[in-house]
Amino acid sequence: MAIAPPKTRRGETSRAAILSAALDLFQERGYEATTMRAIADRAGASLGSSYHYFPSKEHLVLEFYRHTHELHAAAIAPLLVREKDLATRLRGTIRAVVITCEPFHTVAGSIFSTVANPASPLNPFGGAAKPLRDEVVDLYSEVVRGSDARIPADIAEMLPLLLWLYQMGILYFWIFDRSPGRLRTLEVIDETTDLIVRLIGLANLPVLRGSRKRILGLIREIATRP
Amino acid sequence: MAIAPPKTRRGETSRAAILSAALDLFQERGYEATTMRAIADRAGASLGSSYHYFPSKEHLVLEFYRHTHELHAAAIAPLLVREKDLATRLRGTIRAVVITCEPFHTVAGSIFSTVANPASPLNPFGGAAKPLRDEVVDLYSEVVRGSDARIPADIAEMLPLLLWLYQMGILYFWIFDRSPGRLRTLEVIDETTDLIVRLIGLANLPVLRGSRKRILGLIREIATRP
DNA sequence: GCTCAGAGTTGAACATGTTCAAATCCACTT
DNA sequence: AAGTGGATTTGAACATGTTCAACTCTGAGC
Repeated sequence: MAIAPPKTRRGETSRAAILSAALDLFQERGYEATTMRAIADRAGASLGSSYHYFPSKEHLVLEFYRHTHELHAAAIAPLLVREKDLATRLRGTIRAVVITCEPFHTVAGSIFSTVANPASPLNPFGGAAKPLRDEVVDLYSEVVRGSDARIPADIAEMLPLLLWLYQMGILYFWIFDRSPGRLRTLEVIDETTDLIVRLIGLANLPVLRGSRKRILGLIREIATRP
Repeated sequence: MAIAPPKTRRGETSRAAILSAALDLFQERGYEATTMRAIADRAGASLGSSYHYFPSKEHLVLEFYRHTHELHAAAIAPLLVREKDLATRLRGTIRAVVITCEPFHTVAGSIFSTVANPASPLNPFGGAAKPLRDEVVDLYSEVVRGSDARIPADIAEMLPLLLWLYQMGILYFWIFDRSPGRLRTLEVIDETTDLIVRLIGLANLPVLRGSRKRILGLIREIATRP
């Protein structure tokens, strides 16, 4: 099931050409409109060769994901070094997600639905995509850890995972967003990141202790059980 | 785009046979494993005939959805008449969802991902599936309205939509649930319905007024704008 | 009973993701 | 130089969703 790594220099070249052709075409024409034959053609390879390196069209999408994740991580690195305010860090991180993904807006819909399929190897809730998901969750750990916000331990434990989920929600909203410059998404990001930080602050209220414990317990239970 | 209605009795018979064959096969073999040719075969029709009544395989899923929705609505009707406690009504309604859908558990994953695709006519956020979504939201309006809970007007306005979203979340969890008797899902339902009702109660706390207004305003904004 | 327009039916043809057995290449050994 | 084994490449073949032009059926009007 894993992607077969090339064993020779020639193989590396082929694999790279196929992947690069796929990324280009996905971006140019969208996921569905890009055929495996077109990918092979542009890469100067044959159809069978593509399948030698990537078990399926979906696996090419996984690489696509990895690619945008790396762009995103690089884009926010300076922010995470410089800024200490949690709301600002969070807002900047999520804004960077949609800005990074903007060139792929037309592709995003079908990719999202491909990935949402539990039967897909790309499903982030348990498949070949798990390592990549962990990387994203780690990134949100860093967003939280590097801030000067004082967050109760039980919340801090679960927050990165919740923020990853939140990012998925924002991306799904963004997919539907037809507003010029994707302004609505940016507005929603500003409002929700602010709200999230505010709610974290409120979670210490004595009246909310009980519900907070229950909610976090539930999330932990769901996240950690196989 | 709409499904062509049959104009003659013969047409009605054909359409019904095709739909019934599709529902059976989806349930027996799952969505992907069911081919349009197999549907046509079992219905005693030809491939082309199937496409005469249903523009695509996905549109057959829409009917499948309508079918389970009707089962669900019928299943909870007595509860909604008899019971007044909101938590109980909610718990019963959501439990009935997963119980009604249980025979289709193997199909559910691929259907869910098909439906999640924004490009799909079945996407509940704006396509051919809108009327059906509205029916489900109405059902949750009834769950809320028929209860003896006193709910602030601004929350009551948005609650049915949120409960519909909540139902989607539970269904997605249920798709992954491999526990015997789907017990984990039922546990999560019990815990979350109770939490939801409790949180509604807490929403009147003065400290939460501000956030509550902002959250509801945001949801309203998102839900009502095109 | 005949005609005919429109509804319904048909299956071949097409596009595309995927599989696979055979052919080819190449670095290394002898 | 010849041989060898694994890596790589190839394209035909297959399965399946979808399209479409041609065909058949049916019932209303005469």
